Amino acid sequence: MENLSRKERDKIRHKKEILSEALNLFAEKGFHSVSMQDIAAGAGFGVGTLYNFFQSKEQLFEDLMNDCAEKIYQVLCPILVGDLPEEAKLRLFINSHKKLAEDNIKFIKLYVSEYGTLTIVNGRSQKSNDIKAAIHSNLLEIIQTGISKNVFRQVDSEIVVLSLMATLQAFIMESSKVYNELKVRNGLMQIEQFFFSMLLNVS
Amino acid sequence: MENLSRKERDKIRHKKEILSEALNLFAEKGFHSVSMQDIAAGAGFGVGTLYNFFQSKEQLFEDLMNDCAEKIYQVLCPILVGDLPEEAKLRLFINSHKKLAEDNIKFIKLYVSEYGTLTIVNGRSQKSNDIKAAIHSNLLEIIQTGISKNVFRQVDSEIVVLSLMATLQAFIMESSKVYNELKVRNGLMQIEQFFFSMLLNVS
DNA sequence: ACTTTTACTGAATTAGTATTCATAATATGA
DNA sequence: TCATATTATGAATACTAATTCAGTAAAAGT
Repeated sequence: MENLSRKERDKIRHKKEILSEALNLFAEKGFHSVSMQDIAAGAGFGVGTLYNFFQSKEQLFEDLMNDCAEKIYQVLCPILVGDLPEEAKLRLFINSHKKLAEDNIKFIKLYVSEYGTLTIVNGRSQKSNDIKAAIHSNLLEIIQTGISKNVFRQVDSEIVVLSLMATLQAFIMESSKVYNELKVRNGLMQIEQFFFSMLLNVS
Repeated sequence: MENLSRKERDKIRHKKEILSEALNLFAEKGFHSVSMQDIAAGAGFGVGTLYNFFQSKEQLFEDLMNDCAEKIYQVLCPILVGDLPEEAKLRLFINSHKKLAEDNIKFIKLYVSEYGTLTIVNGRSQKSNDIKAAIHSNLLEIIQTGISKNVFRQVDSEIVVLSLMATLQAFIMESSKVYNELKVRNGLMQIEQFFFSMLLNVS
């Protein structure tokens, strides 16, 4: 990172500026209502410059999605693959969505508005799809392990994972309309409580 | 209905044919990847004809959404406003999604792909938004009444409704990829069981 | 039969915007 | 300082697709 020339660092910064402006505009208006002219003007570059960084508008969009998906992955995956007990992992997973909601509202808006849902694998961006699939399969394994260890009840793990992901997504979408820290923390607590009341074995 | 001239009935049929083809194409490719030419060709009319029925492509799309939303409303709302006990209403509501999945896969695909989610009020079509809001508020009331009657536990009703709607939506989306009657019935049963294990007071 | 009305048609118009590319500005290193 | 390389520019181009409209066809009325 530090052994790059000023020029190279500038280039990276410029690319980031363009992506950042693109995210703002796409999240606000959607892919098709934002022109390359809009992005260029917003970022303070000429249109031609965008094409020095991205092959096409489509490519720019995909790079943006990959970027954002990567950030989300960095938050969620370490939790799921760590070696905490299943119950703790799941609680942490749910509550880490507070950080996601804070940092990635724009991306989440964009993602859901362009792709429909975070729970289904069907987007344009390969990386996003991979990440969703990874989270899905990690969650599934956690639930199944929990069941086999008798920490969790005998539930249909597929449905639980589907429901949890869908609920968190809908909640974050809802929160992203008007962000309110207290409400988010509280809502996630309710979601946690709610899922565990269903999952936990009465001991 | 029956006291219309042949011509009038033809016109209505033609409109339906156009909407039906539009639904097929939009569901498959999304709004922006389908041209009026495509729809016209698919329905066997000239492009100009579409403009005798619809003011614009945007208007055609909205009419289509309203149409479909109305159908869904006709399935779900009678259940929620009937005078069954809360528990029965909720069980019926969940399981009636089987019929929805069967009849409206294309619409649901389209709707979710264009609007992001069924749980959030934010679409282009006023009617769809009204319907979602109506379902949401009916569900909310059912849960709250159930709680006050001590049939349901003290839960956060907002979160339960959010989660239920999100779960059902995600499940139907998932099912719409490859429809399988048994899987749908089974999944809905799991969802029912899952939500009631959380909701019902141990009596 | 013929006049009028209604419905359909699709080539032509129009509008918007993604992309290109010749040129200008700037940075680098000799 | 100057030659070279890199990066930025935005008017011009090319393309896509929504919309129009003058003309055709069919049906209804007389």
